[in-house]
Amino acid sequence: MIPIADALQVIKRGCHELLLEQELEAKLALGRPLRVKAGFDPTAPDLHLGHTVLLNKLRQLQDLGHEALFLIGDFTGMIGDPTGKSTTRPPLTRDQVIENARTYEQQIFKILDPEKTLVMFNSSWMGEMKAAELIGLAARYTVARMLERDDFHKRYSSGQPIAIHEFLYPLIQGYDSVAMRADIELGGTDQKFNLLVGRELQKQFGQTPQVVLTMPILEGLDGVQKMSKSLNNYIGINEPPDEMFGKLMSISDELMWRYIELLSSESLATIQQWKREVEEGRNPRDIKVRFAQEIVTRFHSRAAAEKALADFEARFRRHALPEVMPEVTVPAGGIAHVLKQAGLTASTSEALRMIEQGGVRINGEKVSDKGLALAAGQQLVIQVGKRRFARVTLV
RNA sequence: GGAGGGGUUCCCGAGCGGUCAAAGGGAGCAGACUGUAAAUCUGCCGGCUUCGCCUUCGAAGGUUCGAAUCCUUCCCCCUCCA
Repeated sequence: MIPIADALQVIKRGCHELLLEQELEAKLALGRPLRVKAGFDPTAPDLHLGHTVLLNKLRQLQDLGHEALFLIGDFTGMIGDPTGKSTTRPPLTRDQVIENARTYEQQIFKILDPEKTLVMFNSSWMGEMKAAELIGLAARYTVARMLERDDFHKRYSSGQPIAIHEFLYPLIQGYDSVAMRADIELGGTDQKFNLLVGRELQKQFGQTPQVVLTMPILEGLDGVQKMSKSLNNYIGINEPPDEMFGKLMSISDELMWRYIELLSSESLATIQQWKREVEEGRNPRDIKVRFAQEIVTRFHSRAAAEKALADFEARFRRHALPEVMPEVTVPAGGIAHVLKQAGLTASTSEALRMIEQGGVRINGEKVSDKGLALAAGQQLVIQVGKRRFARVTLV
């Protein structure tokens, strides 16, 4: 076992808040592997870099000898979405949940140590709970305290609806900690409230409350909103190397530092050094390339990262065509229809607009004729904008 | 249960009988610029068999030559009172 002070330092790196540090020290002093809980939604098995901020921390804890309890919130997921924003999700079936869990496992073990990971489902205890018990659980927390949660508070005071079941979410999440006997729970900063409910409930159930460790939320590619699949500003960990590399390169210079801070495993000293160099005139692009390669290497391989860089330079610096592009076969006809059929534009109207704006190229030649007819029997490379390409066979 | 306010295109939000595919902003997309970007500027931003036509303003009916705008019923949301 490494000294407590050193362990603490590892645990605290990059974290947003640790509640309470003394309690963590006491737990570490027990000398046994701690049970570290982290909960995930069962509906979104497409993990992205935002999730990895948390997973990396879990991994670090595993490396310190602790046990990761990877909780899939299948019960909570079956009820619906607490943010109330999106349209109510259709309830997941048992099979879907199991399927999603499998997809999770495929992805998380790119980061986590399978030997020290326990995958759990909260339906295994929540599914058994009787209505009376649930009401009993609800009795342990008050509406006023619920309204302390920032988003509830805002929605309530600005006249947005809050359904009763949304109040049950923090309670159930908190109860999960009781059922799992969690020593530590990890979550994003937006989870702080829920994590604290867990502490409260554990106390009421006679357990030592869990230590709460919150990690910063990674912004998406837009640099403003949090990275999420539904906002389509994410980089998925299963994305092909070129895609991943390109997306990382497209973030702004300012946002780049945030990503490096939260995702890179370079030492803090090195990162400071880079910042200094950029201030002194080094092209931030160089740093970004290096960082993007680190990430691609992590999820793919060194070779893939090299190749992604080479392709990227060819494509954007020298405006060459990408080596791989979708191949489609569509009926011959007017250019606008071909674009739509090939999936390069969402509608023929959009296709016409793109042509008007000079965004369409065939074999590198800009198309200016909206009525251009494409004859059958040829294969063309069609490009829309900078990013959309397809090798189109006309029949 | 009662009283009032409200539901507009991806989001916010104007419009309140014709000039409305619907102001403005955001997001998104294209072009220019660049270091790939960001910022900035320009344009686009419902669909189609695209110089014209079709479908949209919570839903369904109705009035009218003509409705997002008026009327009826219904659904949903919010606030206050009980």
